[in-house]
Amino acid sequence: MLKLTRKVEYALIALRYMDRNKDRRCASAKEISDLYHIPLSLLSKILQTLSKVEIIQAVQGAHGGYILNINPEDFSMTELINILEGPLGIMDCSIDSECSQLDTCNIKSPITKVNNAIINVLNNITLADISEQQSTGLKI
Amino acid sequence: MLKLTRKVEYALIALRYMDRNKDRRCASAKEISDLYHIPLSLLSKILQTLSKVEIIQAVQGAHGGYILNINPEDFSMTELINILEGPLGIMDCSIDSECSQLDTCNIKSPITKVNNAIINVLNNITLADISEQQSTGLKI
DNA sequence: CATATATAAGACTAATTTAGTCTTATTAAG
DNA sequence: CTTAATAAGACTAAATTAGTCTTATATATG
Repeated sequence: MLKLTRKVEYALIALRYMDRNKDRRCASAKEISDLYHIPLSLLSKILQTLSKVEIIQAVQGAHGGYILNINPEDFSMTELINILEGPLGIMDCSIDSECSQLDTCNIKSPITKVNNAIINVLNNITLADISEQQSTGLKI
Repeated sequence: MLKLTRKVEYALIALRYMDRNKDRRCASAKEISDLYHIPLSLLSKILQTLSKVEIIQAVQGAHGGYILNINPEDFSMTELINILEGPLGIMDCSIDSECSQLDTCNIKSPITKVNNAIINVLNNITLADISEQQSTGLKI
């Protein structure tokens, strides 16, 4: 519970890699998949999604790959999550108002505040923050 | 993703109800289950768990039920989540260090900071906060 | 132009987690 | 003794997440 999905995790790993390698022409899905042990098909689909909304730019054909197309400082975790998983809500009623509780629920309003607080945290974390920091056992 | 489980949701509903009714002797699982349309067996198990760690106190036999056994101001969302779901981590590596990435992961350290920020939000939300606020369509 | 290496797209399956049910035992009030 | 509660745990169902497989298209390079 309250877990990020692998999709988001893999996207962060790939985006960080691209950011750190922006001097090079482009980074292929295969290259990232090999380096970080991510299933290629899965990573491909994630990168295709990011490419469709122009977070990264695809370069087709041999020697192709992807190039970062946003400023890391301006791209928040919330945006990434929205692109890959849809709107962020800690309970169903935080997103749509469908709820088996009908109108008996006694916690909707406080839960909404918790949800907003979490979204606020994620709004304030950008790809630059993810990219910047040193990780233990770092390869790139 | 990043969702609270029903267990936590039902626990909050029940705890809020008990808090708002602490003048009465005790509240039974059946009563809460009926009022909020929560499956009885499921709610029972949740309340048993909370009773084992003495967040609530069980009163057995006919006319039995549960009584709140903590000060709502001192009981945080983090504690509740820990009791019902175990330690809170937005990625597996936020909890234990088991990770298919081995030592190639490039985002562990920043993700840990995100995790801490979220835990911090939940630390600062107590049952009193949940209980206090008015909900729309409120019954009790 | 043939080949190798990329992305694009989507159907499909497997694995895991979450939600809910069912059964049996125990406790205490009336 | 009967009724209404909690206690405990095995079991099943549903939903979500993760991953695979297949086919098509694009392009650099020899």
